[in-house]
Amino acid sequence: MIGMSRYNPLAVEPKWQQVWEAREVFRARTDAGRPKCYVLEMFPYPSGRIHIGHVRNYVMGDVVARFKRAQGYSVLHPMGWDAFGMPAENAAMERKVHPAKWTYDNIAVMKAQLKRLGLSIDWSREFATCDPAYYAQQQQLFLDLLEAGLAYRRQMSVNWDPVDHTVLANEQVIDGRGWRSGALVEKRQLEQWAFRITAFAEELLEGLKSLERWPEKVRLMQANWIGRSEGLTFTFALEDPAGRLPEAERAEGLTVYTTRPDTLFGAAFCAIAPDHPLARHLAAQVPAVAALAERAAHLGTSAEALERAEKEGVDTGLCVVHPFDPDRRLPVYVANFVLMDYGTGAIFGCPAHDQRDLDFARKYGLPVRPVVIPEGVDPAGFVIGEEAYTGGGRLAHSDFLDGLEAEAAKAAAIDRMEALGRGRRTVNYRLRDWGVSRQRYWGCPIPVIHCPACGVVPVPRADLPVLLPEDVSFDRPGNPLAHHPSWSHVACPSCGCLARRETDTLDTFVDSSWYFARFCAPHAAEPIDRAATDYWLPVDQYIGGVEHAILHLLYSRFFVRALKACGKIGLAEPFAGLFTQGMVCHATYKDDRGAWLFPEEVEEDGAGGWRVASTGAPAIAGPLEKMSKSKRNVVAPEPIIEAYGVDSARLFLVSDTPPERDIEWTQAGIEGAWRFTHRLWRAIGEDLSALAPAGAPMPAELAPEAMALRKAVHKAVAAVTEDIERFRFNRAVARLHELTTTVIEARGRSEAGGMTYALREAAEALCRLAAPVLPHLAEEAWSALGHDTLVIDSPWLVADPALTREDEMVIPVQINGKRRSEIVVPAGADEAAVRAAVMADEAVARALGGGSVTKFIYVPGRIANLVVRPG
RNA sequence: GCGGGUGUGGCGGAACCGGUAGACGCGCCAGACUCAAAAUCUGGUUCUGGCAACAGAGUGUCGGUUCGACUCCGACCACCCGCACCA
Repeated sequence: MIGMSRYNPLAVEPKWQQVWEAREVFRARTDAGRPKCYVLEMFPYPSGRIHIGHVRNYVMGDVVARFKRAQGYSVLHPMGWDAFGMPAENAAMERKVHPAKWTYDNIAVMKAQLKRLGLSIDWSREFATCDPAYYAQQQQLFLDLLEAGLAYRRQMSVNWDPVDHTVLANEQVIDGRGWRSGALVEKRQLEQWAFRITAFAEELLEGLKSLERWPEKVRLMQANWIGRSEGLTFTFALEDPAGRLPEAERAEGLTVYTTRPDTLFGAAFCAIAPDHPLARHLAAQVPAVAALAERAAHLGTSAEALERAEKEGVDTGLCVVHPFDPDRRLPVYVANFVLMDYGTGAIFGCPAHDQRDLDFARKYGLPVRPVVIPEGVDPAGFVIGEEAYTGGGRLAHSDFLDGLEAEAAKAAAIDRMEALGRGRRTVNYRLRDWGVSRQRYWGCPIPVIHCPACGVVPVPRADLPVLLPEDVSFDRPGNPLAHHPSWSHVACPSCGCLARRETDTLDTFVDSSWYFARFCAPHAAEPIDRAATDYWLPVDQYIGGVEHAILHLLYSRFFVRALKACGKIGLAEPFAGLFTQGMVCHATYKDDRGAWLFPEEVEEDGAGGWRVASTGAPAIAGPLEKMSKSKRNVVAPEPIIEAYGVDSARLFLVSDTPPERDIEWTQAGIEGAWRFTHRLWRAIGEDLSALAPAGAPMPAELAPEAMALRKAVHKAVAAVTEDIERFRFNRAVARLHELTTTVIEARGRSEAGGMTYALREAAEALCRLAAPVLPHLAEEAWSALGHDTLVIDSPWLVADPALTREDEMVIPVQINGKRRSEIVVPAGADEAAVRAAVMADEAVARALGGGSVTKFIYVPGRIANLVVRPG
């Protein structure tokens, strides 16, 4: 028997990787003659090493990229590094390594790891966002945004760490304290750079509708985040009996925003934010207001902190006049739950129809007047207890709104307010402008100069890039750029006098908001090469974790719109298709003192429990968790690859579990994948003498066994194609399993007429269908089958419809909805023929048991059902 | 609190549009090969009863629509995710 020798992935895989590289098969080329396909996985942060979770992400992208390539697409599949950010500075502080060295060392390690995965990546396009060549271009884009008014400076409320002298992100504030310093975090108003994302709020919301190939879940999350609401903005006349306000302030009145103008006649009070301008005026005179503002500034920003915080208010002594009833006065409170940066920072409270207002009213003894009455309830008898009524109904106790349905009342109230010239219909968004200033070293410098005479002056484009200084120290808290002895001292480009460079750097989300465009022409002199982006964009298939469902994806969508407004790009949406893959989880273990253990430190104790392998001490198996260093349940790719090869690891990661779900990494699973890898190898090439020579013509006569094999092959081709297209890799793998088994069985009947031809066809089909997932094995097998071409260069198979059609069909027969038998009829059989076959069936006759058939239902090609009345 | 999702054998999961529930894999059981083991191969494997043919039950729970429901409708339970003082 002339067979291929036992499959040895460790020898085979590097060989083909070298061939691919030498022939530059993954080099992306613009080709007007072919449809293009841009496949992109979210690029990694160079944290040190890749783990299996990354691998799953890239393998999914690689399966798609290889599949599309085989289908004749011109494929762009690049890779780069999201390389700016805090961890590099932390490493600098802890280990005295320069952030650049730390970052580029990590990139070198991770790139080597990725290369071993055999991904079909065009490495000639690689870049890191910390490369001066990249951030220099980003500075150009910043200036474009600045010129377009989309980048601006404003006072923003930030989390300020008074020890580290730095701004913290919300997730860096733990229990109200800085995660690194442990100092109590303050809310501070700082002059910050921001991008005007709110200018596109409506477009970003509208655009979601066009993203048909995005998960519904992500679109919903973005819509909620944008948080569009419709309502009324209007101004109360303000009275100040104690004379605490300057007359101009008082005369301006109090402007509020509400989505429930229908409940205006139920209003019991107004409340303003602690940092509302009126509150600031009052703080100087009313100590209780100052105290409340002080407490609010120190309140943590985390959800739990807000939940725990008592809702409290201070009566300001001011009051407002009810806009529709000049005789009514409402007290004005400063309340810690009113947010300055939503709406107008001031509200009116209607306790009967809002739970929070009700709680507040009960606490401060304010009246509760229901004005929206549920349908069918007597207004006189409708009393609010401990729960506010937030449903619909008809208006009562509401003057000109009485009797209207709630929605109509909203419109009527708004119309009246507009007629009075006191207010207007308003659309409001929860979305806020994107603060991009970071007081950090390891980020893209913001290319502006602050001049005492000229103000904010952009760095002239000819002077770009503004490079990060290399000689920085991290031994002081705060921003190393601000501490640098000379870097920030420059002459003003406009007047020449001594000025100061901006020392804030850009949020790293800016770096990742346009990298996909840079990949189209990574070496172009301009940030964005129009010809290249016009050809490649949008990204056809973007793949990454759901954790980026909101920020990264929303920022990128904004950036594309901003760049389009600047005339830099001609594109509506950056990512036409999005797939969010699940995480890789792994069992966790702890010792009896609760310390996490590495999986390889524990073994089964033989009694259903676990113990520490080295000491025999008891261990506890914890829950399945997302892999993380702190829980010690990470799996590194190298040992897996050394033991089983890359292809088996790739196979495991796309088998069994649907790609969007979390997958559990198990030893048994990778062993199963390894077994199948070898089984597939044997199915293709165990006995090459049983196969017709490559390119041999199809014999005129095929025995039934050979026909059956050909049909199985073509059905598998059709099924695998559809499964990969629909991201159902687990099903595609199942089809491969089936075909493999079928081929192995068919080998036992190789003497049947035409079987050598059918077996050759089947072996080649296995190679090609397996190639996206097991590319190295596929190349090796393809070559062993006598080809001097590459399987990656051979086109995807198309199933012959004549062979995917059945010529017989199996029709299950139900009696009263229970399956009792099945019949076999020719493919085209009509209802009468099916009915005759059903009635002739022995099992049916037995099951009928003398009952009479009252109805015969036949769903063509599917099922027959007899409705029977017992005899 | 608001919004969304998920729930199917011992396990991961399949089942297109309302039409044979459990494809495929893991695990387990039995057998073949072997001095033996590993590897490999073959068969079995939802549960209950039965030697079997077969019968009954069965897709989180309860109810409904239908000739027929994992699939549709109503109520509920459990778990997961996102947002959360948004006026």
